[in-house]
Amino acid sequence: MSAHRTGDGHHNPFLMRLRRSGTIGEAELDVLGDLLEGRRPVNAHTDLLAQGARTAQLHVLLDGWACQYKLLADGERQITTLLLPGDVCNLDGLYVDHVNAAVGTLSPCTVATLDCVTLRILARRHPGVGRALGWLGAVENATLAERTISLGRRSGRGRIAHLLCELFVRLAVTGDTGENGYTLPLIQADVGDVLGLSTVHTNRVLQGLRHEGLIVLKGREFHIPDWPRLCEVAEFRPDYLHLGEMDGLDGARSSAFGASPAVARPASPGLAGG
Amino acid sequence: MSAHRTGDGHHNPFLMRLRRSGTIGEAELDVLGDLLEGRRPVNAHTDLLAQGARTAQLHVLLDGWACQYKLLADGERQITTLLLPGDVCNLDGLYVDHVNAAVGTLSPCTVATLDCVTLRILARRHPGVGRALGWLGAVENATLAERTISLGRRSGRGRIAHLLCELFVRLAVTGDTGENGYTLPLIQADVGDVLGLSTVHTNRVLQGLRHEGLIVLKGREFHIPDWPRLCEVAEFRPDYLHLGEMDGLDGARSSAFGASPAVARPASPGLAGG
DNA sequence: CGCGCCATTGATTGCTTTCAACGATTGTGG
DNA sequence: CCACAATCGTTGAAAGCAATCAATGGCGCG
Repeated sequence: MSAHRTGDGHHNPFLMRLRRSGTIGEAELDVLGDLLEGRRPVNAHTDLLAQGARTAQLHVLLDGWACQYKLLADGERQITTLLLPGDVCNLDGLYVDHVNAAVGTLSPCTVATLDCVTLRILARRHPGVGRALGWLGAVENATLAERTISLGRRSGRGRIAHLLCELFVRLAVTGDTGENGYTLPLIQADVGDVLGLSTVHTNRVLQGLRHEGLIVLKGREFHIPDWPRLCEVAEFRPDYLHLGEMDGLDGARSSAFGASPAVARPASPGLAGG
Repeated sequence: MSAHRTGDGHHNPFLMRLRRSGTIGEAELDVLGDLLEGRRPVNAHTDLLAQGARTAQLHVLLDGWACQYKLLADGERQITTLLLPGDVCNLDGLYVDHVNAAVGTLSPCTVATLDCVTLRILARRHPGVGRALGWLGAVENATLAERTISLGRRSGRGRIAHLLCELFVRLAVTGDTGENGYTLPLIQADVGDVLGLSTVHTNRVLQGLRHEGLIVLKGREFHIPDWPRLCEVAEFRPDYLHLGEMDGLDGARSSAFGASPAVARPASPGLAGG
């Protein structure tokens, strides 16, 4: 009986995410959850960790969106990792003493910390814990690699479409999605800084996708009318997120095109046949 | 006394690299070295692992250069990770059953394998082993993040300069560098596929750097006349590679600009002062 | 000697950036 | 209730970096 999803103040996206590793037991998850300390709210646009900072704790994002980023000499910002509810802000902190990128919030957040020493001890007693953390790192790595592919070889349109797909799947793990969409707290400048695009171009690409009917974006509310079609445009294949068969979300099964949560409610007719 | 650098057929770049984690003992390194099996030569331009392949072993590159890559629908290739002597081709294999990118050689290589199950058992007995592997993953992650920054916000010139700097430092760890340079087995198309540039543009940028006197590249032999200046152009700071103080290379100390191995022999006068 | 691979070069096209301005929205204080 | 500032989204025009297309030269090898 997992309680990590109940509403009794025990909703823990971090544990929900870890469970997806498939190599950690409920008992181990509970112990891990008890190790979370110093739960606190953080304002939007606030640095949790400065670049090169030293820390002996893992910072876990329990709510809100954050990012890892670096500033270049000319003042430009590049976001290297988008952090969603349940993500660890500095997973490398387990193995390296200085974080190499700054971590900042993009929306109001709730964070907690996990002591590295304690965690290492726990991992020795419970191999499943260490393995789940390793899995987390592997997924982070794969996500970064996929971003590299976007920045290296995809057009602005492809990059944005791909990011929007990825976010849907990642958010779905912790139940932070709606019907066929989610709340996107990012401003267009943030999206540009993730994908290596200018704000202006980001704006134009988003409008293009809107006019094509591929996305619906009003204010912060984002919807995907036709998931398979957006995936096709994005060349999005969720394999790299290693989420298994994507069951346990809405009971959605894998689709012909690729494991897809939204496919549970094919909202629009005329799905693009492969 | 570490024997991993002697010439008695015991040169093992994998162990040399692991040692840099600073959290693994010589005894543990020896045990780990004994676990390497099936050492074999592999031709250039050969896939070691197909995309989505399943494997229960870590593939360790003992000599030569390889890469992780994906092919896009339009036939374009994006290399996500460059693998140098001593690197693990599929580190994520420890935590995930299907690799998400293909692994292919770029030059003639020597590879060996490490059984994941055996490795996990070893790691339980020797925490230093697990930690060193985690460190390896953290560095890989940071490298990927730095690449993201290049692709997202740096010009072609900056990207290539940065890559050339990174390769020098990474190669220096295993002693695969010469005076102030190294052998670059990549063809220009490979470099372009790493950095998201076309072959033609890669060529022009390289020529530009040559004409500026920033690099010397004749055939496969690459030299850096003025390391600090190239670092400056690249905005290269080796922090993210987490190699400590870069001692033990040529006895070089950290320079004012950043830890730099080549600075041991400041080959050219008139270093660009910050 | 001819083929194949690779580096190089020129010309053209175009996606994206940059610059600049304006409209929309929100929150605040008078 | 309205003025006002600040943030964010949108639009137009111009400039630029890099891609694409096409072709040539160099070099190693069978």
